[in-house]
Amino acid sequence: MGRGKIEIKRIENSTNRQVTYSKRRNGLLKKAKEITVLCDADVSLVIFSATGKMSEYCSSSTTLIKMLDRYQKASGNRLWDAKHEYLSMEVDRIKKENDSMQIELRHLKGEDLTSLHPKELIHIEEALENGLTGVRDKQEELLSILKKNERILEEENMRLTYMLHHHHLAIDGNVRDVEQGYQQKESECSSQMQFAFRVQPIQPNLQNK
Amino acid sequence: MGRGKIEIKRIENSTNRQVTYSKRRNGLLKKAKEITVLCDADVSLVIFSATGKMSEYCSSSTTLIKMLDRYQKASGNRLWDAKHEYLSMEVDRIKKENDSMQIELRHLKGEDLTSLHPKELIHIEEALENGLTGVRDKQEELLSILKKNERILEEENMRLTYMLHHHHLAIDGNVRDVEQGYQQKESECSSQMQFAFRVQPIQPNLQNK
DNA sequence: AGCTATTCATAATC
DNA sequence: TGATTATGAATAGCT
Repeated sequence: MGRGKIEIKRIENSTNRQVTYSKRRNGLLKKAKEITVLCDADVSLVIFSATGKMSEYCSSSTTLIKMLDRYQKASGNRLWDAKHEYLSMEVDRIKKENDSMQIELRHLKGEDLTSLHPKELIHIEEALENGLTGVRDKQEELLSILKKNERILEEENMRLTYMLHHHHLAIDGNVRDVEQGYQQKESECSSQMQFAFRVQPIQPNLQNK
Repeated sequence: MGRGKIEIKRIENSTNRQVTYSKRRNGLLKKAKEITVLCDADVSLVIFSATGKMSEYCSSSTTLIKMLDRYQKASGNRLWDAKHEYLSMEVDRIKKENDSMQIELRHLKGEDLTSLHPKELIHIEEALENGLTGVRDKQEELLSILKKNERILEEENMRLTYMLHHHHLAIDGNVRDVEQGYQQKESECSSQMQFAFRVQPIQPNLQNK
């Protein structure tokens, strides 16, 4: 029912797959509705796309809960217990994962080593050395940023001190003198300012985490 | 789609209704299967006929239970009792524990350090150093045990070689000669034994865990 | 999103 | 029931 016959197997082109999904999902939902109306049936339909998006339909005369109740009675499957079992297994599974990570952590912290083989010890040692290398690299990186910040602040400091010095001169000395010599002083200043300016690529890294 | 167009409303003739139900149910199940195969979708479909007969389909990659689990997460609806909520919370709790351990492990392995503060880095560094100390202590301990074993085995080796040597003498030579020359031969032997000792450091490491 | 050429599902009938 | 077939629906491939 289309321009060409298609085999019922996974559509490899993902765009086509998505489009076909969309169309067929609508078709499926429509047919589910139709059968409930035409034939007095009760239908519960839950669809997840490959991308995890859910669509659902449940006939108006019932609810999913009631459907599940009927399902349990009809099939004999105890969904309730099965659900319980599934969760229990999930807990077990994750706890195991937990335990193995806990052991690994202990080992990396130098604990509970007695039962280990020499090869395992070497493996752990290597992991620790690699970790240490990584951590120290990061520390050096941070340190260099801090040093850079320090240098910038010192230069800023110098500049401010210089400006303050000239302000003092302006206040203490003769105002006219200052006014007369302003051009000269400014040029004096600007040469030093340029220096400060050049060496001052302000880094907002101070807040860097 | 049939010999004539039909309105989508309840089919009054019960025979027709039953027949149509049967046909359309099959169609619905077929289309549900097709969309799962074609589009990588997960589908759960439960149908009750007007007479209460159940049909169901669930995509092969999943189970009704899992579908309902996903349904709950996607819809926010609570399908299960509080007694199961406990287990869900347990799963969540352990998953969180899992995640934090995973992060700790990554950090100890020198990964994902970018977001850390200097103090945290120092903390990790200390942990790694402690771990390294622990591991190396254990390695030294093992090494000394191995050396001790080696020494014991070498001594045993020496003893056996010595005995073997005398057996040969006893077999090849005159027994009396051997008895008479015992003192002298032993001292001769010991000088040879020292050689053997140097060139033959038997390693019992093979069986070591 | 729309538009058709096709294939498919199925209502009526046997 | 089950099979057949004419017909309307669904939809695959294109824009």
